[in-house]
Amino acid sequence: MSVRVRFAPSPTGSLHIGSARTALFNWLFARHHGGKFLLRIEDTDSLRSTTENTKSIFEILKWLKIDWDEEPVIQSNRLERHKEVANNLLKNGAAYHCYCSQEELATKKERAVKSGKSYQYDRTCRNSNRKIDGINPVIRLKTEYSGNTTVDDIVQGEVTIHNSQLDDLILLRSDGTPTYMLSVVVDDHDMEITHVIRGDDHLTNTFKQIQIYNACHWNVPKFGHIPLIYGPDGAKLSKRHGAASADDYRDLGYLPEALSNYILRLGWSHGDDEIISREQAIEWFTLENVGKSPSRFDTPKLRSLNSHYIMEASNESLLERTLPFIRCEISEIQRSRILRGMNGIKSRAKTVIELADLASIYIAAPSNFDDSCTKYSTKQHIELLLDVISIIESTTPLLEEPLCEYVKELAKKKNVKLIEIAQAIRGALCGKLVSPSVFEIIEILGMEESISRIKRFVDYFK
RNA sequence: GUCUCCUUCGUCUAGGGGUCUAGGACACCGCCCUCUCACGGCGGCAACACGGGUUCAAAUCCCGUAGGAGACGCCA
Repeated sequence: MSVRVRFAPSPTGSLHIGSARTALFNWLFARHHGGKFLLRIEDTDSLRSTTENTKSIFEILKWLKIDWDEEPVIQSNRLERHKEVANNLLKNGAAYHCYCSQEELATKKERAVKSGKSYQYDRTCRNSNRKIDGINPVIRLKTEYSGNTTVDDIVQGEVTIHNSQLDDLILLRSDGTPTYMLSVVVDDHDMEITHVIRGDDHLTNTFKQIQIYNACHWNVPKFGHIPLIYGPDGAKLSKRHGAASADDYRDLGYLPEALSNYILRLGWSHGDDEIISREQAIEWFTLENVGKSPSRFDTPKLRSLNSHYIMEASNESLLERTLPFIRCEISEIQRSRILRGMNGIKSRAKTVIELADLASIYIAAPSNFDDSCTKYSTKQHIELLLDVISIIESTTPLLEEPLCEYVKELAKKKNVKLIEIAQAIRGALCGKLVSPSVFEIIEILGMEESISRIKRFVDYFK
């Protein structure tokens, strides 16, 4: 039987980074086994689900290069099927109507908690077979309460619980809508899912779901529960930590290659390998290599990976990715300057935002000069800059190498260190003392623009 | 509270009884390169949660303890 897995997000927000990893693991598992990767949108919580969220989930998955086979299943379209299954269970005695009111149950629960006991539905209606007119009953499953249930989880290993831990879960609410527990089981069965790979917050749900599978006499799929991702402080990763969704990281200037490499290595490993291509990931991925312990999200490592993928990317593709982060319209000449300067800035940027920031030197003259520049604005520096202007004017073609040589000669002649001249030029060209090589910048900006920027600096500090 | 799971450098991890004076990566620190900052190169710091077993031998197996996490909804 060929592998069929699914990723089943609820469109109640943007895609959490942990969910993105679940999607990636499912996708890799499917591709590794030559199986199918399906999508199911669990939108039955109509209050919180939106089509915008669904759209953004599709988009971010595409951005991460996670593609799916077959049409996505929209869970809300399957209500009738879910009801049908619940009613069948009712008919053959595997489920029953429960008339207990929510108030009644809340009281019982409160009492249990107060006396320090764990709460479970007490099966009043199952035992009494009561029927109360004027109340819409829920449908509950008759769960097995003796013996054990064991899940042979691919990631977690064998996990066993006593059936006495389970209570008679609700299949259909009093308004006739199915619960999550029912819907997942029915959908996974109908979609012929062979392996359910999801976050380990679902591990205990699995035992309940197995009861539903058994009641329906359906085959139980294999399960793999992967650990969650936590923030640096060990708490569940959330907005509180700054960024928690894949969209957040995209907007922060991370490359999809870097993000997916990072989340792949979070909780999964292949020996000492760190940089892993998609092809290698598909070849190497197995659930057995997923660790059982939860892991913490570490932004510095993501940044390092991102810088690696920035270095690896072609200058053209980097330019395309940088453009959306540049606020203003840019001309053809600015565009070609950025492209020529890309080699110089890509090693200095860890995110695309930083790339855009560095690229600004090729877009416009500095709007102001950093305080640090004043150190290189003394009378002597100004004189040196005037000499540099002459050098620029007389260097044809205006190339980095000869320019550098001539300025070095100037430094020797004037008996100053090269750094004194270079930093003054840098301040003039960029408005700050950190940038790529100043001679490279001059070559790219050309004579006119370079001299104009230096003159502005000279005038400003004269 | 009940049930379930987890615990190797700060972080992600390698490790399947002897090859572990515990390896790699990120971060951090030093040095080199150097027109600044990066990149790159070289080097350094740094961990088997604790306590008992089993064994000739334990990071590796077993049992406790402590700490952490998750689940206990007419949410998904």
